[in-house]
Amino acid sequence: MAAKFIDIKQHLVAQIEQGHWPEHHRVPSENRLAAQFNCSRMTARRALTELVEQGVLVRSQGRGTFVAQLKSQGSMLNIRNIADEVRERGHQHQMELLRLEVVAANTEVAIALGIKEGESVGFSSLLHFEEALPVQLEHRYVNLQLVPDYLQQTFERHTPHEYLSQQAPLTEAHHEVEAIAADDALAAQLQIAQGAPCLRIVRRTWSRSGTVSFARLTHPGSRYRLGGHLIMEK
Amino acid sequence: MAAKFIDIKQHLVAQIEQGHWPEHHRVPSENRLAAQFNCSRMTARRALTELVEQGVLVRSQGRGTFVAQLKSQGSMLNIRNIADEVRERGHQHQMELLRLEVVAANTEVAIALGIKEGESVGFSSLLHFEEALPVQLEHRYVNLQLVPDYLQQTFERHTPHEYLSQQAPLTEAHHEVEAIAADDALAAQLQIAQGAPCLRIVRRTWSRSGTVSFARLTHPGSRYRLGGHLIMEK
DNA sequence: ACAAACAACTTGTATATACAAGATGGTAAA
DNA sequence: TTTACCATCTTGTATATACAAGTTGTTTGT
Repeated sequence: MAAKFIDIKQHLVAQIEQGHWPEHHRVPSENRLAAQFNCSRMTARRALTELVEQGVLVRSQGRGTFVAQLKSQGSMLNIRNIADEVRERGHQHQMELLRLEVVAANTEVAIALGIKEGESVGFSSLLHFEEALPVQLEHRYVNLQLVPDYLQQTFERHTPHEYLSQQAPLTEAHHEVEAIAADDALAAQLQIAQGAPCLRIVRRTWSRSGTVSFARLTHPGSRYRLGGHLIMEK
Repeated sequence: MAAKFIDIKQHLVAQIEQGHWPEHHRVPSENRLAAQFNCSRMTARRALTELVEQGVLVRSQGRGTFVAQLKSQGSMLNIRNIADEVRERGHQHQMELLRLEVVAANTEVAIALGIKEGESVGFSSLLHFEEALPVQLEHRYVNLQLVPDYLQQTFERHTPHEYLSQQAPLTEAHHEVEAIAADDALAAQLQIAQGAPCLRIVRRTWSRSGTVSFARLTHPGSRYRLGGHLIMEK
């Protein structure tokens, strides 16, 4: 036998799905539901609370509980660790460490990392290979106050992303994706033609203690498709 | 003054963040927490339950409650309706309907929509403008069995995406993003140079009854950045 | 040595109750 | 008419209690 609060949830969802309760419709109060289902208010409350967490209902103190708007847009796309991605395709992943040094933060980096311009930040530049072909050029700026040992890493076994995830658990990230044309340097490194389209992902990651790193991940457009992942809710 | 269950949550999170409790560490039971914080078991329980929902803890009946594994990757990027996006920037959004007709599904479209090759599908082609500049060329194939009136629309006020969302509430979507070079036709329509990099999003959307539509959304790389949205959880 | 039973602990569900706090509408006073 | 107050409804927080049900280790009986 299912728990009582589940019965109530199902009843509420049924009303919405069958169209009896449109968006913004006011649903019965906790006390009404308790009377209706012959249960205590706390049990009715649990049903409502869980549906609020699921985004089915919205509620506000003093006013009542209402059917939520259908979440229409707001789709999500999965962005992954390139090494995992390559390995998941059954291919070999390799990295080549190009640079690993201290640099002074320019304006863009300073803003992204939330530090002062000119301060020291860790910089790494890596080329990721899928089998023998370059698939990603990774330029990364790291907040050395939060990750002081970043420059002592070798990045032979683990990617910077893997190392950082381990050091300072990431709590949030921000991505932007753009299409750019390869300039001379980029074309040479990615082994593509000058002017060829590239997919660039700009990623900022936070941990609880602050902004950890700021990375530019550049992929040859011809060899890389981003993401493809599911969305919305059930 | 903060609520009591919040104090308990903060205390628990603090232990984890400060490294006192590693992954899989067993946290105090509901009764122990209740004694420790001089509150009822249900209040301690609420703190634990909410942290379970947030993925900070895991618990199992009879055994106890434990610190969860850190959720490492799995970041998400927001993909939006272009019209909303433009309006949100405070700019004017306009559309130009280029084509709206029945076509026979080729192999790619048939697979994407889950129908037979050669079957009739709705096809629309629209150009979206931000102020006076093209920002998106939308090519869309629609499953006419699910949305029979698609071709009777005018798409003057509402975008195809808005119309479809209204007709058949979307339950899921799948996206892929790639960088491509503009060919002659694309360059002309988007008013960019031939060979210029473009960001292309391939989107499939489902409703409960099946695959609704398959769209190719192509943006000039110079005028468009995708998404930029937050991730993981707080 | 083995298995069954049990005790002790855990989380899960449910009830009854109390008061706090936000929202709303009506009523009475200015 | 406008303002102030109040009753009443809502959700939010908290407590005390009870029993169900899963897990684990110990004890007991064979």
